[in-house]
Amino acid sequence: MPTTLEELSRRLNLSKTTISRALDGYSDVARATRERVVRAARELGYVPSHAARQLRRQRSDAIGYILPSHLPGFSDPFFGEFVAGLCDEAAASKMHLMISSCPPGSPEEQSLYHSWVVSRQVDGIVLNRVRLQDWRVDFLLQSGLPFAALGHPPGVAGFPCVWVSARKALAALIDQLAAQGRARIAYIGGPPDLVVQAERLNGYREGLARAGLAADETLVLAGDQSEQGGYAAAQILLDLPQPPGAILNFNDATAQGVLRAARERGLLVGRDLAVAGYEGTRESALTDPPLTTLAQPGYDIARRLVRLLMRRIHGAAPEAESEILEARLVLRASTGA
Amino acid sequence: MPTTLEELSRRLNLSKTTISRALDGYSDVARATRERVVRAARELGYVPSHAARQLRRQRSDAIGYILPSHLPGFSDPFFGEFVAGLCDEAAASKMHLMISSCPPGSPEEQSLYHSWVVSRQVDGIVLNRVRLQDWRVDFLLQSGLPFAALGHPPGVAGFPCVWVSARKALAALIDQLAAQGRARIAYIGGPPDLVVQAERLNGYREGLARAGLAADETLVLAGDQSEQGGYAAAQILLDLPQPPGAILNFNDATAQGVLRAARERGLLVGRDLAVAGYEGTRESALTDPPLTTLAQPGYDIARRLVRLLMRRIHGAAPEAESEILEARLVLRASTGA
DNA sequence: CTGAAAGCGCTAACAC
DNA sequence: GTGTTAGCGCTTTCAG
Repeated sequence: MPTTLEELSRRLNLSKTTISRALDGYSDVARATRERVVRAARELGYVPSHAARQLRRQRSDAIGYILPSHLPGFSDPFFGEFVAGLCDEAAASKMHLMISSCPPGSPEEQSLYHSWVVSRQVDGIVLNRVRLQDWRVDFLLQSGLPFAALGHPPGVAGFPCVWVSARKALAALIDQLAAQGRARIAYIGGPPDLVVQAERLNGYREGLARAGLAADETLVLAGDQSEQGGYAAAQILLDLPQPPGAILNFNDATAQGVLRAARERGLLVGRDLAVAGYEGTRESALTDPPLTTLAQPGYDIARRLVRLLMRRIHGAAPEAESEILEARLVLRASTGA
Repeated sequence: MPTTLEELSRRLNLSKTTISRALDGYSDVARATRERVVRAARELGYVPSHAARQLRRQRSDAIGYILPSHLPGFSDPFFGEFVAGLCDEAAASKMHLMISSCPPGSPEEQSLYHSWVVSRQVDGIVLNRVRLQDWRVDFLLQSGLPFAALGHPPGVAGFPCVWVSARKALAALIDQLAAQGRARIAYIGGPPDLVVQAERLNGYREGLARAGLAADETLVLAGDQSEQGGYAAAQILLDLPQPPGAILNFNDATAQGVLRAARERGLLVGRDLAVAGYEGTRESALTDPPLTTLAQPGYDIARRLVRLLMRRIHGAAPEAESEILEARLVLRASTGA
């Protein structure tokens, strides 16, 4: 049985009140008393009951993150970095981190968010992969629970965001491909309901326009952020009467699928075909050939999200205070670097 | 403000007791009453307060995992898979998952485990990277909190384990390397305090003996499970007057460092030098050349650990009930497949 | 500076 | 079948 305040109180002949205040560092406790209390607490290994404290204070000192997992076993390499960042920053903020997983848009997702919110199991939530019509955002806004989101444009929203802009990097990449004489540049996107998918697609179109290249809608396909999806889409593109000279992708996994399709056809990637990914996970440096990618640092982003969230939890202004990062263009051999 | 039992009770003119029991599915509640209660609860979006329930029932319905992170930002690809497995299986068991991170062996680690245990914030803990002298094991055993461990030999211990044996796979690999005429086989290990490091090193030595190869202690080096550590150790090995013809490694990251060192020297891996990793993460298939590895499925292992832990939490016998898996030898070009 | 008392929201004995 | 009662362990007025 863990030591309770009650027990300390008997041992020290002090009221629970005094002990509680001594341990919480209130100033209205005699120096000597405080020291006595602190020592006894340490000796008995006293740690306040999380549940009791939570019940009384009506907060949990925990933040939550629900991983959108498309399949059980789904493990995006970005996720590892992201969670590591959440862990480290939560620990630095002396918060607990609760994690769960469920398929995006599923009924489980609804009940999970709902129960976390109304049972006040977490003081705030980190959201990522925000969708165009995302009930989670409406629900959280209306519930009043603090949250911070990755993959939602900052501004009007009323909640803090981290937003990674790919415009500049995409434009630079497309310019470079155009300079190599590649006029037909394809794009294999992600799930169409993701906000970032729309953003990246726009970046792609803008980049083409800026570079004076014609937009050809047959060169725009939807992937599913998996290697398999990239492979399947690449087959279609490479079977075209006029196949593209470059394929941009929603993420690195998709690009890996493209590499496989190209390899199977004996195409030399970097020369016959340029391929680029997005994310910049460790894997992107390992592919054959190494993958040009638009890097977005998952670990760092996660830490920023937690910091923004913490400010909100501690009552920061309701105006959204957001951070905008630029995706960093990493040129490697897959685009003929 | 979330709805409370009190409120439901007033609305329905029923006691809190009855409502509580109706919702928890006790049998001694009239059918009609139950339906009335359930409907009202749904309409008002009632969810029991986690804190209150936890305080009263003296359990948290949560399991914990503390990631041993050597550096902030540390992100092992194995970790992503592992956490995804913990998430999915915890969700399937209707448990919450609490995650934190801290450097192994640090004072923070002690206070973190201590506070989780005595404040009963979690009903059980998943442990990995068990060390030879691991105070966590002693502490948890003595505290009586259920836990399950990866990387500890099962048996006498008194707690459930998942243990991945590398003996057979290592022996098979060494036989094959020997058959290629590679007599000098090196091993770059992991942190010497890890139980699995000792196991893998033994497997290596046994494999050499079985294959009739001489053991040469100058060929055994310590890495630190990082790419950099592998690179540094490989430099030493390749500078030897009689450099090895094969280098086995503690994990895939270490092996990646070896590949880099070999590449820099113009060695053709697979022919001039055989290299093998351990873990079998996605990355191992992407290296140049693709890495022969001893695969240990992180996602699956994590799910097993949670299942073992759940049985223990639900009062399974104190005798350890463990699972032993075999690492699977995945032959790829880095050993000349 | 310290203590008494109330109560956070729930569950589990124990009556009726 | 249902209600009454008594806490779980803590923090927080409010008095002294």
